[in-house]
Amino acid sequence: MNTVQKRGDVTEKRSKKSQALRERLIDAAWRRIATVGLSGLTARELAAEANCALGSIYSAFDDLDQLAMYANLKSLGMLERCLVAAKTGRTGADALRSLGCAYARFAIENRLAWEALFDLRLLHPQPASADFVDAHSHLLSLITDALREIPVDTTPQDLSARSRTYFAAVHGIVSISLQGRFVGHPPERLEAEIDAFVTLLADGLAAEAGSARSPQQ
Amino acid sequence: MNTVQKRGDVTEKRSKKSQALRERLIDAAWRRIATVGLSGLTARELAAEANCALGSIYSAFDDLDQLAMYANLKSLGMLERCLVAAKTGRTGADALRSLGCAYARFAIENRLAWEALFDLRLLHPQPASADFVDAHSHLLSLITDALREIPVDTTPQDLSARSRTYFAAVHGIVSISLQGRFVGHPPERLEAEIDAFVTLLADGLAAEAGSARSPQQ
DNA sequence: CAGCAAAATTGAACATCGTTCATTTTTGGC
DNA sequence: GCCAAAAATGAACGATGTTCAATTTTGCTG
Repeated sequence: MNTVQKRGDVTEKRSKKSQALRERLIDAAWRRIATVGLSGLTARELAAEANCALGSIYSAFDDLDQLAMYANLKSLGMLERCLVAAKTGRTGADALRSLGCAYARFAIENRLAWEALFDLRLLHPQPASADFVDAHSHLLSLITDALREIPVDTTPQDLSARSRTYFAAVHGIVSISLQGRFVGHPPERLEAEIDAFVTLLADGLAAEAGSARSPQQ
Repeated sequence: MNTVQKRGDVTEKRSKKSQALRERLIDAAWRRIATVGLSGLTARELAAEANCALGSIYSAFDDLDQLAMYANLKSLGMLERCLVAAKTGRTGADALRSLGCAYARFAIENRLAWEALFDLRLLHPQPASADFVDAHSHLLSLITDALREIPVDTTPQDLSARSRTYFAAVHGIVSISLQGRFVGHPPERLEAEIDAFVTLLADGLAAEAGSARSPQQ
């Protein structure tokens, strides 16, 4: 820690190049995940696609899992843009329906990248997984905002819990359908199924709030 | 195909031994999955646990994936017994709630075996994956039966589709919570969260059926 | 019981994987 | 142009799933 900075801004130009390598690797990793799936993300093919040596991957990232996580972060950003677009101009139950269908559409249109979001298991939970949770929290706030407009009679922390529940429920429907390991819905029926499901949820919530305001028993 | 059966029942005693090996391997595979997870199912450690040679695995099964699938089939049988027990003596919404909570409990208590049910990706979709779908279909019939008792006004094929949707929704809530990659519920809140969710669903369905029978608008 | 062909078992060997690290090449201020 | 520090390189390592030639076991036969 004593002789580190004896030269001025040596690190500046260097870090630009190394940052460029990092981005090149993340992009290459994302492309491979999106085209051949997470299991197709091999170190040697990745190095070829990013035009770097095998060992350079490990000077830019701790391991392939960390790199895959950054690629997933990119997918999560794409998902967020889709969901934000689906919500603009809509409120309440209408917004919830649109969000659910947009999620299903994103999963279908970006199948492999979407699958990788849930297939990746990190051996050593990484520092950047905090970014991952942050990104997901932002998605959840889209749901929370829509729920507030229903309006449902719950405390703020209940609202947050319900947002997580409804996101997870829609995700489960999409997941079981697309993974094809269990008995799910055919992809072409998925959006309609989710639309009906979210409608049922929203109606149930509205009825709950209504009966709470006017309990006629 | 001409000289195959020139001896009487040679295959009988032989097939008994080979069947015993298959069962020994499936049991050993299940134990390893249940204790160290699907990724801990390695050929060499499996051979050690089953007291057989490395190559014997491949005379009993096509590959490790097929073996893991039979271990998963065993887990699915355990899950089915849990769910059947949870449903006995209950009907309608009460049965649905009990099923959902039992599913969450099974996932928590058999975490690694339950995760393996969804983590396994088959390279070559196997013949026995039909058994897998059959087992899942039987689980779904538990839900369908409960739904019929609500009663909800839908056609039989709609009832089947709704069963799949509700199973997938509950699975999603459990999955997101336990995998811990996204923002889910803490395990100790999971059952309560699912109970409330299933109640909401059942109430929504009952309201739907009620308003259909007496449309006072 | 001995003979023997077929079946089952074995584990060394192979290809491929993620990862490491000694060596080489590049970099940028003096 | 020099040179120390940084970056890039790819051969090598250990572990993986899978194969297969060699060996052992099996169970009927004369």
